[in-house]
Amino acid sequence: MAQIAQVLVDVPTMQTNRPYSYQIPAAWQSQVQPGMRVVVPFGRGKRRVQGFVLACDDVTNFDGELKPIDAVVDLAPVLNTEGLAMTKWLAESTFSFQITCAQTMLPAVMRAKYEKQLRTTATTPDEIRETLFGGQSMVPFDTVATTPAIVSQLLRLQAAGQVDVYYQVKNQARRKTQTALKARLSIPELEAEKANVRAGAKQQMAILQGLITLNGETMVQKAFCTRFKVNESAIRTAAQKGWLEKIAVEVYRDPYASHDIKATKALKLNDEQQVAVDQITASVDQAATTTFLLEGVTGSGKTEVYLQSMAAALAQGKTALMLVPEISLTPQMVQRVKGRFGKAVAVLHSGLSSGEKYDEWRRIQRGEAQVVVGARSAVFAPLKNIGLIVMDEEHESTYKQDDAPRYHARQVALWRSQYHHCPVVLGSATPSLETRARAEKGVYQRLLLADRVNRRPLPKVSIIDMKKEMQQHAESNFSAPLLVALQDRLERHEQSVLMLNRRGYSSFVLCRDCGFVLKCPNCDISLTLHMDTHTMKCHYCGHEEAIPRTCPNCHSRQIRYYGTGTEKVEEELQDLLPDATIIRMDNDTTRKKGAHEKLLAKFGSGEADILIGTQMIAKGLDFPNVTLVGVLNADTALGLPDFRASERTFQLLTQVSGRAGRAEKTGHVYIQTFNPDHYAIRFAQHHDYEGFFKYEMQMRHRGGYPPYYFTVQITASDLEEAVAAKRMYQLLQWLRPRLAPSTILLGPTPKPIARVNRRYYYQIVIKYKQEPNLAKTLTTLLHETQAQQRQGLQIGIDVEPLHFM
DNA sequence: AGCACGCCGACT
DNA sequence: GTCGGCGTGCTC
Repeated sequence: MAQIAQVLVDVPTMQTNRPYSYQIPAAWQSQVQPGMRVVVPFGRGKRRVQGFVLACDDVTNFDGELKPIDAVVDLAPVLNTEGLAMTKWLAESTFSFQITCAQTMLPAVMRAKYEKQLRTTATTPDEIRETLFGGQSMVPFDTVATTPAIVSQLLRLQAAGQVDVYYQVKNQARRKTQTALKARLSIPELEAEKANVRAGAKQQMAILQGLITLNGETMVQKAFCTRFKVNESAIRTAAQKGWLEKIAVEVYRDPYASHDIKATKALKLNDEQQVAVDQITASVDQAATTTFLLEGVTGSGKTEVYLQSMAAALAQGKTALMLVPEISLTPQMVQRVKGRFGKAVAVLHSGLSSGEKYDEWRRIQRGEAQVVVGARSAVFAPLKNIGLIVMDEEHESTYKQDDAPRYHARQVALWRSQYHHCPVVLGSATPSLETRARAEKGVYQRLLLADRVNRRPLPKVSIIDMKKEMQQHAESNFSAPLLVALQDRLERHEQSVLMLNRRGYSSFVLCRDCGFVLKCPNCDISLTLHMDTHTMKCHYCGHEEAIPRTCPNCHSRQIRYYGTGTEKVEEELQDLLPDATIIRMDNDTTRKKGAHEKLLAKFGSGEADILIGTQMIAKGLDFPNVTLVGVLNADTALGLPDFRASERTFQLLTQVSGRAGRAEKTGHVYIQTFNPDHYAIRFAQHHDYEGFFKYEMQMRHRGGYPPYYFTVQITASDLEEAVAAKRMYQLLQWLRPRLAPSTILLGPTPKPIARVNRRYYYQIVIKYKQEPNLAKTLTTLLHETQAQQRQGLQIGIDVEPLHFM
């Protein structure tokens, strides 16, 4: 029987990033297991924190006196053996704290909330009870300790034992319950009771008969009332008579309870799809850790391949995990999977409430769901015995988490594939260069779906040179050919989709007299105009201020809006086409829960002619009546200082083009650009992924970028620009001799947006081919910089970053 | 992170 | 002389 627990405490620092030994009180020794959460005292004061039991032992190498565990939070481990191993691996490979990783893998509600409380003791003077406690026996520390004088008074009182400090570790997870009924009497007793029922008391009689029918089972009260046609007050009477008892039973919050989901059957596959399914299924059957790249243009039926391959895993008694980008986790997508696998499906995405996420997670953990569909963090879903992992749109950058732990879901999927001995399918119409290159080398097995289902031709793509357009016409967001095409669709009662590329683009306020641009006081970035709230907002720190009427610099009234926001485009288009009904979809109109879904449904039902939106409309929507797609500004992202700019532009254009003409009608795509000859745009025009891949690989080779090199980004930020810069130069000197001569160090450079939230950012990029000492060097770096963390200098490490800005 | 300990300047 | 400012080290 283990007496000592190795506990990972909830204190995310470098110094505490290791297990601490605690004594397990005798009463709990048979109960405590690795993977459970516990509450432990930590530090010299009375601080209590949550922790994860990593291991149970009889020995410890700590030679002080062990403190005992305070409380056990879970009845069963929340992290199983795999989860614990994954925590360790994730922490090491992303240079993050283990505790942060453990928490990332679990639903947010399982993270403890801490409240420092002040409690009265037996010797608390009455006067203090009145003044500080207001008659209460416990008050939150912060509401009382408002001034330094009170704090020191409290310290004195505490030393004298007249008040007590108490750390409350709160579990936020709440289980939803429903009232259920259970008979208290045996069936013969219930039968006997029938004789005592007054004539005409129909409901009482019905209740007795109902309880007999239940035969000792419990039933949810609501269901009981409906089934036996009784009302709640009759139940109350019956309970008073002692016939039945009301008990609370746990119910799952079902995010899709209100959705009417129709069962779908497996579709007939074409030859290419069949080959793909056969290959994947063979790997599933053999429990091979093959990674497939399923490459197929939009409309080539990748989803059907996923679904049938997953069905093969289920047929083996195994489970299946399907990852999709957040944005394409549309109701249509969920319905398709739920329609195929029914109740076996659990869904995890940001649109769910925290309670719903918790409940879906527990269904998975208890083995009640065998199929999981979800966004990035669903890759940690506690499925056992995984038979197949699918990652749709594998090139999407939302699979990479932007803050610690900076993991890529693809890496986690591959790790789990090794653990479970199962294949992984990476699907995309435009695979990331890294993935496609691995398929080229034979590391991944490539499966190609070249044909669109039903042999539908790809849409015609026209490129419009906006430089010429600007010379010929007045300044407008709409070129003449696009406008003509829009007009034409209106007349034919067909629908159009317009995309405004928002990346690196926004509407700002500029003074025409002095050129002043309103900037965020905290960040080096222009404020964006938001007409819905009538404010100027900073997209980085959230700073908000009123729209100026006169120029803050020269007091001129010639202050005007510049740039292109979706609102402004919508306005302009409405002027140009007064008869058109337009729906706008952007961050502002879709912020409310379910708004996204509603707007799409509205457009899908034909209530509008034109849908204007940002990147979010590029994926997942599939409306047969859309025959025109316009990209208003294809190249705003091309100018960004990031070597992936071309790749992103190509992917986005290809993806949005796929929205046109998915049914009987052929589609047409118009791409407006100032760089009509750029290769990313040219290859997108011809739907030529292979051409783009080959060309871009040459560019990457020449520049020494991934996939030819691995990259690590080190960022330092400080309130003082000079401190961040100086520290980075020192860091460069420190790193150079520790790394291989062939390794390239870039920087330090100020980040393209050098100041965010009052902090200045500098970065160093490490490019390497082989660097066996890298992990050790970076870990040392983190340990050595922890002292400076106190002084406000923050160091961050991002392995294989996706954004270099 | 959060706390105690420890060492310096401004007060009773 | 003491109170309280912040810099430093430790938490099983």
